[in-house]
Amino acid sequence: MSPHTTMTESRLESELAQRGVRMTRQRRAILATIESAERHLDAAQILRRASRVEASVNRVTVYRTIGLLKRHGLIDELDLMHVTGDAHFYERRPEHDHIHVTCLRCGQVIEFESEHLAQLRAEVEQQCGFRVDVARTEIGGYCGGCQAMPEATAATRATRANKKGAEDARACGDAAHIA
Amino acid sequence: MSPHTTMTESRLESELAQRGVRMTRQRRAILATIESAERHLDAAQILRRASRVEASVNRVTVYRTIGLLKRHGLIDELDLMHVTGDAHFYERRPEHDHIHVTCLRCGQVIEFESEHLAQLRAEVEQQCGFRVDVARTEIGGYCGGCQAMPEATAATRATRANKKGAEDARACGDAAHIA
DNA sequence: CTACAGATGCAACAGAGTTTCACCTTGCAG
DNA sequence: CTGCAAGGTGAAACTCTGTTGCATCTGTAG
Repeated sequence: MSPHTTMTESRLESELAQRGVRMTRQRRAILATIESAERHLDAAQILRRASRVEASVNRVTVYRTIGLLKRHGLIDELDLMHVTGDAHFYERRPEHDHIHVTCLRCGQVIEFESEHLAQLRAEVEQQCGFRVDVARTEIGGYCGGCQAMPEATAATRATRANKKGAEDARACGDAAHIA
Repeated sequence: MSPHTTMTESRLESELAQRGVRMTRQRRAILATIESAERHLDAAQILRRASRVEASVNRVTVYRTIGLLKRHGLIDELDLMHVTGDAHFYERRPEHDHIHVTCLRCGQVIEFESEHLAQLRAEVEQQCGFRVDVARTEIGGYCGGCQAMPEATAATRATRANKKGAEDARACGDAAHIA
């Protein structure tokens, strides 16, 4: 660990070091941001947070570092049903596959684990002859709180509403994570 | 059916009529294009093909019609792992859920059905308290043909190569569809 | 046939992500 | 410890996908 930073060496950082990838102040800030996030961040949010630690971080470097981590299979890319726009969200690749269930009205995201995921992946490898690299299941629907609202119907839902909303998601009364 | 067109009324068209949605020449051309496609098309490809039938179709109308169909749950949106760029692809919503398995090297797409999909959906509805509207599983990996090539490894794969390639995908020796 | 709600085309816009290139830094060799 | 080359960075310009505002046109109910 460098003497001029107070950041602990993150797991992503040591994974990259193992692979002989050069480490920089900017990358360290970006990796730490992704790892310490309490929810899924998009590139702009990663930039904003990483800048607070290391002011010199640039938009372009965030994209390049995300690309690096994706190529090494260390993070996964999510759409979260594009409820809040066209950006992609990122998370450290977890030990066990899980899916993301997003409320199309309030934007709440739930992570959910199931045995069916591993079974599905195995089926694909066997029956399609593919070597599976990345598997992503996303579900869009309406959470308990939003089902109660009359306007939460398929033909009238407000996809892409709240596009410019605050960084923090609106809660719906439920806990944000299951499993 | 209008007397001045040789197009048969498509299923999407009658679905929209049932819902009281106004039908136009442009929409008819777009619907027919989506329904007759032998593979998944993105907005630009839909525009190109629809223009051959109805020259007045505009980019914006394609996007608006896609939005209309999505809101009514008549088509599904796919990323196909963004192998060829950032565009989205569309397909008529099928009777049975299926997943899309995309080769990260050659771009081949296989559709695959599995019982695990319905089971997963049921689990989510029960355990998350969500009303599920749309479920999407996408898998990226390497097909049989591309696994044989030495450069098809995770850290060196050419994601986004062939971005400006011809409209028709490169085959890999395998059939394009299973299930 | 008429009126009008709603659809269209065009142009301008917006957001996400990429590329180019001159400059800077890391990590290794000596 | 120092020099140096490979590789990373920032800034600006760019590409691509998709959206919006507005004037005009058209499908459909009456």
